[in-house]
Amino acid sequence: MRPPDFNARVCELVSRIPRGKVTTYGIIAEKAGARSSARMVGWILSAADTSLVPAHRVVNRFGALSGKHHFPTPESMRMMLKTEGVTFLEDGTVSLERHLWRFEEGQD
DNA sequence: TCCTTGACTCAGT
DNA sequence: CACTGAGCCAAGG
Repeated sequence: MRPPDFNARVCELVSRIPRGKVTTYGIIAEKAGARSSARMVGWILSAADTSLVPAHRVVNRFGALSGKHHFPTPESMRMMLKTEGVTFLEDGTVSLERHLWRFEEGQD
């Protein structure tokens, strides 16, 4: 099921991710009301204005920066995250244990 | 108009 | 543990 305002909900949820945190496509899809539409989240973000939506805070379920190629340079996504205080593992993925935002309360 | 291609993920084999 | 199929559905060739 995908509510008609799925697109808007996705943008709002992404905008709600605090600095230094990241979340996954699946979590956003679920919170936006469409558990199995994770791919749509990526499509929406690719069409969204990255200057208005912090799309760099969205990674895949492994913490890999699967969307880096949609930024000015492949390195800019990682650079922006690093600037916000996000730490990376040796394999170049985000440490989800430390930075995953689940849209729950009391995480700050 | 049909076919392919994705910023994905999970269940089944 | 690796691989596959399916669900999801917008865009572009």
